[in-house]
Amino acid sequence: MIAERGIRAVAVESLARRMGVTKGSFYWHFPNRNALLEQSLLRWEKHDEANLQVFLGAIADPRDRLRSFFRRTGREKLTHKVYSALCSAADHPLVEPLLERVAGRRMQHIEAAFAEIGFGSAEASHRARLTYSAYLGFLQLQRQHQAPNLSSGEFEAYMTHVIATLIPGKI
Amino acid sequence: MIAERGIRAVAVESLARRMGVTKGSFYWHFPNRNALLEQSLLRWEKHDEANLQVFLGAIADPRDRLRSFFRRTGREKLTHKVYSALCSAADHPLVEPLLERVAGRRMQHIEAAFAEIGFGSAEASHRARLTYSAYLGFLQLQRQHQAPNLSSGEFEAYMTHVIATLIPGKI
DNA sequence: ATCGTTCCATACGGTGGAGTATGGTGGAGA
DNA sequence: TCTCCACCATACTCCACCGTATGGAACGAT
Repeated sequence: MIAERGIRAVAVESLARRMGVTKGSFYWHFPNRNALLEQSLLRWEKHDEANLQVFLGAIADPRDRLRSFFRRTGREKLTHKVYSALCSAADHPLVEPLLERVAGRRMQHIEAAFAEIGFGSAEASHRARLTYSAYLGFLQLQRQHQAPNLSSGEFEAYMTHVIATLIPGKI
Repeated sequence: MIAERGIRAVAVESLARRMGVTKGSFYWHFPNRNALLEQSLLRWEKHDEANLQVFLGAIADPRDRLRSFFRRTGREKLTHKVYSALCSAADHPLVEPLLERVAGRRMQHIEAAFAEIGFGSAEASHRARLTYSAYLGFLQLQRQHQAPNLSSGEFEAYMTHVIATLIPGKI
């Protein structure tokens, strides 16, 4: 529901209807709507954290690791849709700290990769922020239907350009 | 109101209270809430379109024009806050086409500047998309309180890095 | 002075969604 | 067999909205 219609769609009654039960049942399992939302978000965070380790932690070469980060945008569409939906609700009291943690973790990973390549601390930090901003901006353009289709050649060409621009071949 | 709390805060009753009038008065001036929202958004769009012409249209050198685009992020804070709030409501039927037009116009400007520098059509298009994505991503990080303060040295250093990375000194 | 128009207030109805109060049901144990 | 409890349904209250119906007050024109 979050991926398709945002956290606003995590509504007790509509969800209960969709599941073939009623509100009464829901409020036996959860104290309130916020609790459901909190557990859902926490569940997704764990999932995302594991993904980060599995997909990027295993890649030895830092350049390949960074390239893999961009390539992942085209895959794992559900996770990206959820994240994109959460970005649209950055002002929500439960979402804001979550986004802060998730983005922080990811940027640290990226920064570490740039540091491995050989950049200094400040330079690596800037590069990580710019890299992640490019990713966030792409998600926003997708929300506005102004990003190339993920399965198109246009997308591939753009990704190649981004990788070439942001990841230095040699230092 | 949009800048501070998003279009959701553009509510008839709360606005009327804030203005010291009542709903009855509002519904004499506007047929419904959507009309107010539409006119507000249109008004902002005109303002933004004019800004684009005044600030970027006048700069002759394409490189300076692009640099000015980034520097503007630190100034005109209200316009950026409004735009950022609108990005959070990209799924709204009135906001979506607006964002499409505004982002389209801005990216065309940026693409034209890259074309002037000497890049080919496809390359200029990619560079414009990446440049605008970096801007959008920065806005998102700002919403999450993970962007450096606009008046800090950290912000200046980051901007310098972004400009150096995205705008080529020579071709 | 009267009348119509403009502008605004009061009061009401309707809707969607959160949360509560309370009654019912089926199945595991004493 | 009886009882208890986990689990679920029904039926409300409350609240924040949008929108409407209607009754004025100020004011210019005839």
